[in-house]
Amino acid sequence: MTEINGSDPARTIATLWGTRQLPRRGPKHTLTSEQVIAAAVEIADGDQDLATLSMRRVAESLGVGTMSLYTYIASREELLEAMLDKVYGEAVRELGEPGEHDWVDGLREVARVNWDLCLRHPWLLQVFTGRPPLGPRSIAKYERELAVVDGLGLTDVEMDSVLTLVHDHVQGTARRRIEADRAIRRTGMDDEQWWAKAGPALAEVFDPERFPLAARVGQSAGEAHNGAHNPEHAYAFGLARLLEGVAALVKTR
Amino acid sequence: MTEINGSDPARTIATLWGTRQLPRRGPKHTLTSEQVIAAAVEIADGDQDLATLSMRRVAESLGVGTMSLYTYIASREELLEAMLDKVYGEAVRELGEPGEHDWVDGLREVARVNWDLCLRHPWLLQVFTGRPPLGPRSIAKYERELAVVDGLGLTDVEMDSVLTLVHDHVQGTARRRIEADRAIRRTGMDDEQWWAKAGPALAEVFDPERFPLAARVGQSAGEAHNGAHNPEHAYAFGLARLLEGVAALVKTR
DNA sequence: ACAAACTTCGTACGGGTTACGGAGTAAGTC
DNA sequence: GACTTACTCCGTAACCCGTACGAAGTTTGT
Repeated sequence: MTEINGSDPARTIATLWGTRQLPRRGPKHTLTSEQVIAAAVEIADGDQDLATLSMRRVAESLGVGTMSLYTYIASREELLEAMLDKVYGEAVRELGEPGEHDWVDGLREVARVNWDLCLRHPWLLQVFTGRPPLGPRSIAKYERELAVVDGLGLTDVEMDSVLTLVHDHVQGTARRRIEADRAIRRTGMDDEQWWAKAGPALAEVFDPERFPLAARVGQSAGEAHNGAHNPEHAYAFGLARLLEGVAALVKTR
Repeated sequence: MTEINGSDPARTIATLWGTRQLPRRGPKHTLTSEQVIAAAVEIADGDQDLATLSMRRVAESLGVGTMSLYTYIASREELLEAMLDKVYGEAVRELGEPGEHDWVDGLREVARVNWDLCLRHPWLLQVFTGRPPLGPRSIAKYERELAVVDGLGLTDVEMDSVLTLVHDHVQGTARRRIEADRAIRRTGMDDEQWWAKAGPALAEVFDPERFPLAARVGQSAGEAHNGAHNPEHAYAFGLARLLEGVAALVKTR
């Protein structure tokens, strides 16, 4: 009666909510799943990347054999989902109790908290979330965020859609910001050094007459912020537009 | 005088623009970089995933040894960037000549074309883009998209920001859509089967009184579209809001 | 004719996840 | 108190990955 696939939603849910009862028999456990998850988060935060988070390294940091981890966690994938849920707890705490602001400021706060969370744990956006995360803190976060758009006359589906819209914007801009940082670390070149190499090479093949707008706007954007794109600016600009769009909808109710 | 890091922007640009002159001496080449790139795209399209795209498989599909690929391409990373640029060509073709629509319909078209592109090549969103892609088709796409928001009285930086906003929205919703599909493939369970397992387990730990909004909205959203989230709906809803927000900005000019 | 430059590709290194099974340990049972 | 059973821990190994290195063979320039 083995699971065909490693992913057993019921087992994962039990792990996330802490209701998986550990076996009574056998040697004492030297660890808990919480310890494994915490160690993994620490490593991922340090690396700012998931790619280099291996089971071996997690085990080493805890002073156990690699395979011992699988006593506490079903698979690497389940571990990642648990890590996600753990750090979502930070967002829940930061958001605190609802009801102080109007909804616009509320959404601004939601955006800000999610942005900060992404930058604090850049690996977060690399976690595969093909299925909705059903951990306690993921749900608590959703609950708290829904409170911001409750009572505006929106339908349930619209409430969900508005939050999705804000999340996508934050994640999109945060992703750009994070990947830019990663590019610097991985290549060992900052933007200036990189352009010093890419610029001349591009100049040899790029014809400004064929791409007049790209040439002009690319240059302007590059000068305004230093670097090709400025994610912080994209974040603020986009959020402003987006809130105006939502306001227009709310006004019709 | 070796490159410290595998990534040499100048070499990559030459590969992308086809200006890298192949050596005259030595045996005849059995391949071209275009062939390697095309083979890789074909495999990635088939898998709908980058994770399983290995150099070995690309080589096998071309009937050559793995290491022979490195004659035509500097690294896997450069290959990915070239693949990106190749499929961006499709978007350029689909967008055609500018100037038929007003800017709102223009942006709608930009969004639609990018959405279609993402769904046709789901691996696209997995390509690391820490640095701006500087291939000929990437730039052509940017040029064509800029034309949509040119002449509205926006500053250069604003024009760029508006496009970024649209792109982020499309990519965010497309990503959700793609990851949902991948979840089905990877677990071998469709949403219904998955909920049949997750639902009861969640019911055991989830207290609707603690999370009233999440319970209500989650159910409504799940019933409205079937499945927890409906990316198509999120796409259309978000785009509508976002265009209204941009319209408000344009009106001030 | 010969040297130089080049392509091809087998091998190997260091990395990854995780299946399997043996050894040791603690709880339940009689 | 002894035995069975269920469990943890973890070494080993199977099977992936990207790519550095260098030997062998091929073509060009001189």
